[in-house]
Amino acid sequence: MAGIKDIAEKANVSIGTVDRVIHRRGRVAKETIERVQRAMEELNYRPDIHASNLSSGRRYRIAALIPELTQDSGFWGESAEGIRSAVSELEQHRVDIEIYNYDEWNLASFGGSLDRALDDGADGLLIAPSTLTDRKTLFERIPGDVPYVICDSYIPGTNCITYVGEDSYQAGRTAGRLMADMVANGPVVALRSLPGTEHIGRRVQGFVDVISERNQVRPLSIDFDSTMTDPQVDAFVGRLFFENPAIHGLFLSNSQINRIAPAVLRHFKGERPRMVGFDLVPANRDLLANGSIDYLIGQRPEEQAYLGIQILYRHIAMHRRFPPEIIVPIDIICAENLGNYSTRLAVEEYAMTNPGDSATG
Amino acid sequence: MAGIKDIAEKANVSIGTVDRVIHRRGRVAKETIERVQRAMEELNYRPDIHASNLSSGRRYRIAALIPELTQDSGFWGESAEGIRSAVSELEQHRVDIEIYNYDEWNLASFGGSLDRALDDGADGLLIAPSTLTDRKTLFERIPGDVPYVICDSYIPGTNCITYVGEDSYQAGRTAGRLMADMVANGPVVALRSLPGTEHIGRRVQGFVDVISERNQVRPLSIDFDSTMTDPQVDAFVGRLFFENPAIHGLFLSNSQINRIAPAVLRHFKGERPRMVGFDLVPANRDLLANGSIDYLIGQRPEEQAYLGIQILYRHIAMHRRFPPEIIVPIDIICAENLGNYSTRLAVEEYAMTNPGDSATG
DNA sequence: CTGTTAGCGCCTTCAT
DNA sequence: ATGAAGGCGCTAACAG
Repeated sequence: MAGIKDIAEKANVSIGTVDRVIHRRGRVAKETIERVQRAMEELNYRPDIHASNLSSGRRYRIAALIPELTQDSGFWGESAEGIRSAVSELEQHRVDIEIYNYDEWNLASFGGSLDRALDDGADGLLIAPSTLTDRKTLFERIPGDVPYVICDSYIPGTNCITYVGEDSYQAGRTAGRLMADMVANGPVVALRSLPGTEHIGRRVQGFVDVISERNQVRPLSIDFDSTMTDPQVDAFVGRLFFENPAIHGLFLSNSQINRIAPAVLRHFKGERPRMVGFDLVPANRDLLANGSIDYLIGQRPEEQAYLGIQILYRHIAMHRRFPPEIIVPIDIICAENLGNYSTRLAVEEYAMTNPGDSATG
Repeated sequence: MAGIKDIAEKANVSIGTVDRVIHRRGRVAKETIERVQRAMEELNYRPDIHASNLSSGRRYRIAALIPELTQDSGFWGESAEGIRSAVSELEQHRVDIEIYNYDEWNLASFGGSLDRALDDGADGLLIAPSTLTDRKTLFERIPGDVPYVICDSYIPGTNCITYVGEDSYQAGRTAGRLMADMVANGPVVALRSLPGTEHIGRRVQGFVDVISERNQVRPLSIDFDSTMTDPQVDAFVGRLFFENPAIHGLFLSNSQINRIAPAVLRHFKGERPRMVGFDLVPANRDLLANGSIDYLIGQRPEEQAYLGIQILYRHIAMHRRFPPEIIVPIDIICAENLGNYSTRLAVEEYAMTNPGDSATG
């Protein structure tokens, strides 16, 4: 494995110069830079991360900007799990990670968290923009030398180093497929929460498309206001099934199926309509386990957060480049495969005890 | 962060002695050992993996014993992908990984690969025992100081450091659930390949149980001999549907659905029976994509292999301990969510170019 | 602009 | 049984 010394030799310079080229620390003649870079390529140089980490005692700070963990039925708690996974693996690599929560309905709150993160000297940001609409302006506050990764929902036109998220349309199609298989011909209804969000709109579109392709009856598409109180939801559901008594399937386009399912169950004595929702949040997990709903679509929020942070670290510390977007798989979860889903992503999280314990060595 | 030097100071010894205690390299007075260990605990010592790796230039060798990549419709190629993922991440950590394939129907072939791996000085083994039945005796050949992880199918009574695999029964139940949702009441058939394998038996059991719980008609359970030639499979399918014309669903308990589906499609002009199989091997992926079959159950073979190797490395190099078994999630895959499944597991695999490329200083 | 040098924390050989 | 010392590959401060 070629090292910095070999490069220095091949390029007829000292290791100090090579180091300056690698880290673009300036003060090197243009011609020398090229010579060194050529040597690096020819020898296929890869820095020794151990030597590098050991030598530069510096620590990296990564800030994660996500909504309050309680919002969206606890969906953001899943993201937090992924961040914890990243912590367990990166703490050995001199990386400090901190979560800055914000109120997803409050633009100023986002701004405040962003400012705090930057004040704390974050070297990189993981940002889940969630519902904030004109959040794009906020991105302009981020200094050019602070890289960031966007996860969960996409915002066009930023210069994030990567977007990590789901393919919303395919996620909606997947929900539709399951519904179509359960309800061969009966009419179904798609409840659209957060009608404003593009992200959610694409899910509903995917769902509607598949049902239309596979079913005789076009699905109903109705807006669902998630700020309703429980009694209001109850009334909403009562009206829905009174006006459309034939409905055999119900789909909700975000994590709030746990708001609706209880009302639906109260409404039906005998066979209930089939239900498909999104996200493996605790309340939904329970509904799945006891058979109150049928399927959930998962978008791996933990994995998104974990990947985002790992990418930031590698970008910052190892100058790696990444593709502009990474699409994570869409999970289908039912009572039968629910049990094996875990939030452990990092191998380190499986480790149990202190060093020096085994008989080896 | 306390280092070896601090411990030496606190225990009134030299760093050399501390090192000997840490690595159990002997030649230290009992009383000294205790004094050092106490100091380690009090200071909550964690070795700096970077310094450690840098200093001890030693490399670790991990051998992966898996069947020929072409066997089981290419299933083991998926495992190989996971191994490649591990390579991409561990090559920076001075780990050499080599795959030793063997013929899954040939016990001697397994033994030969094992011997070669050991001869090559493997420090740890990842073993996928597959179909071999009295493989347990082979495990006795492994020297006590060579740790190993078993993946894919479990063998009781070995002293592997961890088993990484699926919950076969739940996997079967998941398949059954999907089938029951598609075929509300019609009779369905479960084809049992490799009838001898416990692993496969549990899948069939899970499938049968769910269908029995949800359907009126108990599923037929029939053995399928995967060594049949294509014409034989054709005849087998013809006979099956001639004798049971009402069958509306067909399940196969391993990756070979691609052997059967074409014959079934030839047999049916109009609506075909619903089909569920296992494993996202290339041929099955195609069947799913073009609508020839309905669902596949995935057991994440890449993740199993990746995890197994990461665990071995951490066990060998960092003396970490792991739980005796790790059960991976069961994936449900259909045409709609097929596209986003990828075999990239290591963050490193997403990285695109050489170091020193970004604008960051 | 470029070369030199002193560590980073740990491992390992060599003396004692 | 224990201590001393050199070195792993890279970083960064300093000297030219």
